[in-house]
Amino acid sequence: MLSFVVTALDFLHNGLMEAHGEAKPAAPRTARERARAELTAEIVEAARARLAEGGAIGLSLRAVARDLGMASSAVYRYFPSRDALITRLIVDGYNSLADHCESAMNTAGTQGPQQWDALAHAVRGWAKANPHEFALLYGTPVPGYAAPPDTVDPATRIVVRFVQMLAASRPRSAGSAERTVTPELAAQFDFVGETVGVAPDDEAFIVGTSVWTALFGFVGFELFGSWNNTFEPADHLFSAHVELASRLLFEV
Amino acid sequence: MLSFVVTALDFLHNGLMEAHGEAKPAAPRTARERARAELTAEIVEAARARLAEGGAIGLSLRAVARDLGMASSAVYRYFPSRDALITRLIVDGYNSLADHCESAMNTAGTQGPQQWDALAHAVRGWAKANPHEFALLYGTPVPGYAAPPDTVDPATRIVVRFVQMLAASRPRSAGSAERTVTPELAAQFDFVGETVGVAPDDEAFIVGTSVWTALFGFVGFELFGSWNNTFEPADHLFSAHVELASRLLFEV
DNA sequence: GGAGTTCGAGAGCAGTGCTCTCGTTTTAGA
DNA sequence: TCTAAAACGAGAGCACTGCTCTCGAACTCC
Repeated sequence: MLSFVVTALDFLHNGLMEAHGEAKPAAPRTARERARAELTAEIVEAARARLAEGGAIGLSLRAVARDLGMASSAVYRYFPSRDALITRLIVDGYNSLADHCESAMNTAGTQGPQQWDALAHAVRGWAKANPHEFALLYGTPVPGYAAPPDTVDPATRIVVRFVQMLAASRPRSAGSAERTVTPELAAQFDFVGETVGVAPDDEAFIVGTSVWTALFGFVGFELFGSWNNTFEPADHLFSAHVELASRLLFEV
Repeated sequence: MLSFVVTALDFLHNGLMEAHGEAKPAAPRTARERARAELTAEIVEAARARLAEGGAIGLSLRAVARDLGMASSAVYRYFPSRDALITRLIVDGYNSLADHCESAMNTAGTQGPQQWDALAHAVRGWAKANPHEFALLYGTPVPGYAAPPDTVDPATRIVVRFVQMLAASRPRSAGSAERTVTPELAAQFDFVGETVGVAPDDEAFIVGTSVWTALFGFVGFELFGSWNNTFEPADHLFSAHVELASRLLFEV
């Protein structure tokens, strides 16, 4: 179980490109390759279905094999381990969430508040539509888990977009180099900024990260039942939170 | 696995009172009762040790039994199911967290900002000291899980304290009955207020819940690795967040 | 002291992830 | 086109899990 990283990597380097198939040089040519691609997709699909109704904890490789009418050992020809299959679902989940959010932001107004509103509601909407997938992405990880490198990029897509939005509204004043945070924090902010390619203001960075944690904390509380249905439906509270965050983000 | 609620309840009504033994009429008298109480405690202790180093996913009843040198079936004399044992750990965890936070708040200054600072750092400190326990309390729940009634009270302790702190600093103005939020949200706030016995201002309630989700979202991100060590160590960012929250909470 | 309850240990069932073997199918090279 | 090599599916098997049942021993209470 803990050989997650090792076992997952060789798989990912081979069979993951079908999801976003632009980097793949050519479509599967031989019959065997065609069948392999198809069966891989079927396995993922069946696994996703099981995930949707049982959660990650109940996702059994044998059950997936049973659903597909094949021997459990045959699945191992396509995914070296259960963890590898789950990693695939994680990557797909991050991409699905990012697609959903980007689409929402692209159809919304270009102003900061509109972008933020679209993003926040998109995150919550996706999470409520795919609760188990959200739990898989942002819930309790496997102990000793280190995110496989291939999951990092998809996971980062959405936060990159958020930081870009932040920088667009509140760029760091180009003039002076004086920072308003501790040097350690400034270095961390710089690292993020360099990675993303933009540089929000220090204060905007603090507000942004705080609002980000609040957003995912909210969705987590709502989905995982930590609120004991006190705020059910939570739409009104969520809207109030989004509004408050909007003021903090954009009313300087 | 999904018979959680049913199986856990009868257990909880019987064997849970040892944790906070005030309601218990008398200490165990007969040798058998003594042995039972002792062995129950030993099982919980062994389970907690396994939880601390393997997480809830790797907490195996058989392994706990092995650690104690007893047959796995014997454990079922004390806990009707693995879920019941985990529920016990959850209840203890909530109480441990609440104890930790209350102690921190009681030794801190009585001013709102000081109370908040103590609470926030206490939550994070406890979570970092007991990451798997925190994950058990606030991470992904079992699908279809409905919090057993006996876990609700311990879970509520800490938020009650927070709401009391909120109301102490920003009580709802007694004069007029005009609310600043939607009727639905006002009703939910009222319900919380009645449960706790105090009534914070509407705006304080919004800020409070938002700050609360941000706090637990932060800790979750930090613990579950969702940040990919971008903010490691996260102390500076956390302090900045706490400070920002403090301004929102107390600078009206 | 004896009836009745509680307990610990062991076997057993169904399920899991994963490995290995074995015969079949498909591919690739001569 | 034929053949060696690679890929594949199915099945048995191992070690593990939660949980149930039975059976003899220990203990409680009358």
